Amino acid sequence: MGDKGLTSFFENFLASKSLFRDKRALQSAYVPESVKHRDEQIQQIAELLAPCLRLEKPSNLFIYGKTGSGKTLTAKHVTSQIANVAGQRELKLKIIYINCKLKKIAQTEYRLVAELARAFGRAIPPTGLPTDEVYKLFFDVLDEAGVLLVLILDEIDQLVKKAGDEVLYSLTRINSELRNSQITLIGISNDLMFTDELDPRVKSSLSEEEIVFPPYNAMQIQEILKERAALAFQPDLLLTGVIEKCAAFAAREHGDARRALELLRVAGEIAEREGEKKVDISHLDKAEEKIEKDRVTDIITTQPKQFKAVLYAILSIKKKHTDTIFTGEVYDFYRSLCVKCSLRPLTQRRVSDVIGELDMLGIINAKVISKGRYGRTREINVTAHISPNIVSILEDGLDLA
DNA sequence: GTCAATTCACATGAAAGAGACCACGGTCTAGTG
DNA sequence: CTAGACCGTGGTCTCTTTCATGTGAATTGACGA
Repeated sequence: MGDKGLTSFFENFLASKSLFRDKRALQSAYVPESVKHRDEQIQQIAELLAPCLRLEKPSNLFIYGKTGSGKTLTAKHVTSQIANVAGQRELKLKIIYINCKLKKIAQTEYRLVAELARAFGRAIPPTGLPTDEVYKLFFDVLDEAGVLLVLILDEIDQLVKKAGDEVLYSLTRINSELRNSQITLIGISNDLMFTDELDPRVKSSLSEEEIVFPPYNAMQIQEILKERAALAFQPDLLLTGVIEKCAAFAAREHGDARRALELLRVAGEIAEREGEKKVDISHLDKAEEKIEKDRVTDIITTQPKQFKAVLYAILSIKKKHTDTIFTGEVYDFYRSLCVKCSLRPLTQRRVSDVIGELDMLGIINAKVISKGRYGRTREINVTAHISPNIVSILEDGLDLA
């Protein structure tokens, strides 16, 4: 495509009307005016948090529910309403939302507390200070501010997994040491078994109240999709059946509304790129494929070299034969691979963990099995759809020809 | 044939080290009046 | 005299190694019928 062609391409692009009216309505960060099908939960949360408008400390709250069941959305919705009311009355109420999944912000005790202190306008260096020093700094600003703090920790299981539960213990205990301020914790988790692994002291104080979010059913997802689609797309451009199918996809995956919305958005983008005027079911199929492919590619490109090597070993073995793959075989292949691309080989212990992490990422499926007399190992299967494209990414990353 | 003991090939845990990054306080150095 | 460069110390964080312990069922071998 020459310069001229490119220019006309851009002009065409501008001339053609976008299928979207407001794409943001389909993005996961979007908070709609009203939250559908969550009236009961909204009511419960509102009742629990209402005391904070009288500056009385509400109970700590724990929210469970599968991904895409509207936990975060509902929590944000209710708290922002409260913040509005509090704002009008000029109440000393502060609400902080932190997503513990974000690596840079809150995957360690230090960073979480530092982030909190930052929210009160105290600059904390990213590293270098002793942790208790940071706690002290945070105490001081918080107490000085004299506010009622509602702290929402989203995906709190991630935090505990990485940093242990002392953080939560410290946070729940802070209250007894503060004079002018108080903290209420709201933990959000999609792991239902999460609290079982907690220190009993933390468990009892954190889950003073619990709310469970059931997954959406197909009808509810349909309604949500319809509402958002009306905002996001130009009128009348979704063919019948698109929303229904989209909802059906998502309902199959434990009612994940976020996924349904993403599916719809990507389908729209694909249709737009293909120059179609309408979105039909074929776009949905393509969208599903694209999302999966992007996810895998994204994960793989961002993993460190050793992960790539291990994954490459697994894929190579799989290509060689179709029998089930075991850890030992992977490790042997991995060692020889390391020699080839002059990589310092890791110990088997570490590779075992790497395999476990790849499993967590959903790229492979590694089940621990016992082969009786012949030991215990992981049975490894490749679950993700691996395109040749991905293999070449791996080869590039490992400097293999 | 039955049942407990054995055994394998790792899984899983805990602790500790290496190396990168950073803040802080003290010391040194060069520039200034 | 002072601002800035430089250094050592002590801290976090991530990835990794080392050492230790755990584990589930096929296999083995003793035992009794």
